[in-house]
Amino acid sequence: MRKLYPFHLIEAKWQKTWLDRGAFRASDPGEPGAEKPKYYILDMFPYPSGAGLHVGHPLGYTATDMLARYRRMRGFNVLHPMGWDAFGLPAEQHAIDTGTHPAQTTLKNINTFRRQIQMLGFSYDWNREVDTTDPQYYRWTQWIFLQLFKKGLAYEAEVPVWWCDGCMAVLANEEVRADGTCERKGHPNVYRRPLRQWILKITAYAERLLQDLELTQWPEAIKEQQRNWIGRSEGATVEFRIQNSELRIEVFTTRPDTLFGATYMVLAPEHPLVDQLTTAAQRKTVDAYRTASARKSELERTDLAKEKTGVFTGATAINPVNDEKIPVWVADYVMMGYGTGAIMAVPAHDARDLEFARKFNLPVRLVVQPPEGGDSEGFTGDGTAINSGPLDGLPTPKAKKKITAWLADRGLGKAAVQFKLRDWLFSRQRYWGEPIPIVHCKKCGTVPLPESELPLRLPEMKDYTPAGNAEPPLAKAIDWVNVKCPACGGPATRETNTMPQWAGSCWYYLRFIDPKNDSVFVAKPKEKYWMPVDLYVGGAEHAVLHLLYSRFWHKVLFDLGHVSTLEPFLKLVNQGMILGEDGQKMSKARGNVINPDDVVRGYGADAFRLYEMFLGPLQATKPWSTQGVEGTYRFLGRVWKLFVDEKSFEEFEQAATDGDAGNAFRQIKISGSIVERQAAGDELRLLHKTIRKVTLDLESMSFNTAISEMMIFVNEASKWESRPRLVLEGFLKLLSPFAPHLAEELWQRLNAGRSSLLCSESWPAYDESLLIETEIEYVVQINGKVRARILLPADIGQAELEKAALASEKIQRLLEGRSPKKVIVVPKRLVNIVA
RNA sequence: GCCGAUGUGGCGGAACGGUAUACGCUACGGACUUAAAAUCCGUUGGAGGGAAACCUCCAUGUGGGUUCGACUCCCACCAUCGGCACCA
Repeated sequence: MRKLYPFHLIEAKWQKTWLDRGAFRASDPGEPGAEKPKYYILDMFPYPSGAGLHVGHPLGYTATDMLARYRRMRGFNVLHPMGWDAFGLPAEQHAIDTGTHPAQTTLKNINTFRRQIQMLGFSYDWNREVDTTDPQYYRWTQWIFLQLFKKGLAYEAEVPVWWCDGCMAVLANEEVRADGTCERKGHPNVYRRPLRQWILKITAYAERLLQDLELTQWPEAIKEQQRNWIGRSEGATVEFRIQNSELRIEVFTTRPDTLFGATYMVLAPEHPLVDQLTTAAQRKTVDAYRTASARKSELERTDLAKEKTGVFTGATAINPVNDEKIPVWVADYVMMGYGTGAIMAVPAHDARDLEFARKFNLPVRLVVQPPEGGDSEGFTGDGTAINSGPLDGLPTPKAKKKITAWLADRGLGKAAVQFKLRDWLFSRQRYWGEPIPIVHCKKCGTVPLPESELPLRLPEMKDYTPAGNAEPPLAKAIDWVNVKCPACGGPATRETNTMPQWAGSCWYYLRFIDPKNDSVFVAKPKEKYWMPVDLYVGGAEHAVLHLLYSRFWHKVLFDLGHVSTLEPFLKLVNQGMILGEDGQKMSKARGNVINPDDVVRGYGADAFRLYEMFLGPLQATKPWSTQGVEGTYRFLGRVWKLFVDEKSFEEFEQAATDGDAGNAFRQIKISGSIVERQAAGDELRLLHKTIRKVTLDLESMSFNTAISEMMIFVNEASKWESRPRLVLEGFLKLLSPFAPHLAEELWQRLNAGRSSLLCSESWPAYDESLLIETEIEYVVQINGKVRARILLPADIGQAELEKAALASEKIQRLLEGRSPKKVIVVPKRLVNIVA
């Protein structure tokens, strides 16, 4: 197929030139260029999968590249790096299947990704590339782990963890889907089993992770998701005595004001007190129930459609507010993992308790009067306390306060805050992850590796299969496992768990600042200069986990004095998804995957970039259309035609088919229609209108409308018989962030011999005074409906405008002599006649 | 169930409370061509009227409201998508 312009030659040429000339190197403090204001613009770095890039990946990368190029032209010192989040299961799975070392697979995949990303002309500073699997990188991941450990934020515990039969590995809570399958591969058999695990105390930061969301400029939706995940609730803990026993049951409730309505209690099946409370008569029933629920998958336990189950323990508790005797039940609708694992049940004002009470015929006592009358039973909102002794008549918030104070005075309870957020299960029984730098010694216990021994490298292995008894593969590397205890020198063993994939991505944005430093993970002056990340762009699928984990690490590093900002990412934008042409999610199975290589081969990187952004708002999910790419490609073809002498281009094409492309390419001439002359008023107005729109749209990340405005410019300018050089030059600057290769090529040709790069030119300013039109088409409405359009001078006075509108022939006819009740005049726009 | 987002032509989408449908795609017509492709020019929300320039009415998920004027603001509802889900 004939190419509209020789993008293949142009793109290769400029990619090489930019790289050779270090056009996108960010200047560190002390270097020339660092006196400029800094701007740190970051993409979520990819996991380099074997499948290579698909068109969804570059969506965010294209947006950030356009902004990075724009910021540079605006005089910023821009840090725009790229790297690889390269630990992960697929490479390890591949190793198990084929014996290929995961590092080899990873290297190969990284090379593919890098090539594909580079062919799109992104302005990354490749000197700063990082790879989380590089020992020089994970050395510092391990170092940060040691800081967490020393601060008491990393601990070991024997905990029931999610075990996936398919992955032969433990999963984090967050990796188990609600339907009980694993998030990674969709394996069905995920169940709990107790195992020794490393856990990070993220809950210690729950409050700050919640509060400091206020410091960020993130989409409200993402903040809300994090808030929900952290799940802070205020309430009280209350202690219930057990009749004829010294035992106490502590519950957490957000509604202490309903204490008078508590008609029974429920313990989670795993609650430690169940054994001691259960009476001899009930023991058999209770034990059977507990065994049954232990076998249940979370899916079965949390299935809302399912009927509530439970059994009576035989024990009786005493309600501290009225000494009433209430039965204690065991039921699996109460979770051991939240609050105290025990509740007071107030069936009148809690849907779950009500359902349970109805099923087991437990009493329901109304203690809250809804504000607007209505059904009291099942009412869960705020109202007025009734049947509650001293609380009667108090509105819910006051009743909560009063009863909480009352309980606190008597030592029966106190105000409390609970979070849904759980501690972070940090170990994995896998090979391809960062080794946890810990040694287990019989004498000294858990001993951190001295920092001088980092990185603790992964041992070479032949067999990557997990032992299957939950022993990680590293346990098989006997020589590696057996070490001397760093503390006492006695025999000891290394930790064989590795870190989860999240670890490396928790802090990579800091390493980009100082990627080659081998004495510290990031030098303080550099960190202070570059942080925070000004703009972070990535997929919404990381709304909670990655963003929460890295915020957590960042805060720990802040507390230890290693970083200077409370939050890592100032502004966050989530790019949408690109669907296949059929409107379905792209997947191999559906066969609707678009490969960027094919698109670039057919239309060039510039058309690809432009199309990705022209498709619609960055945040939206939208379907791919190859015909749409042709649209932006044609646009670039028109730009080429605007600048280039057609005859010499045809000669080039002829020569290219004869095999002398290189020389003929150089012979392509600039169009004779481009002349050195003063621009006329309407030419200047068009240029400045375009500058204005493109500038404002880049600021608001409205790439699609910026591109549409440039299309309007080209459509107009193509009609000009002679084209003032300066106007076209101004346009090239605007085009530069969007279609950088073509713009750079035309820039060079427009001023033959010029050696400066367009991408380091300064962004053009627009002059408002040039935008003023002399004449405006005013709209005349009658009762809000457009009835006429009249052309009038732009500087017409309001009174004159009104007069002209009323005088217009058509309006006169439509008014039929009625006199207007009111006339609204909007300067420069319209006149609305109310008749 | 709860939280969040989104509903505008055949399609992707534009529109500070002020000319709805910019820009692009598709489709159709024309030019160029032996022909096709590519390219260029024109038409393209719907309905009706007119020989024509044009004119009239209806349309931004549905129903109300505020306003001289609503895609935009308010209330209720419907649909689709995403997230969470017995969190006491």
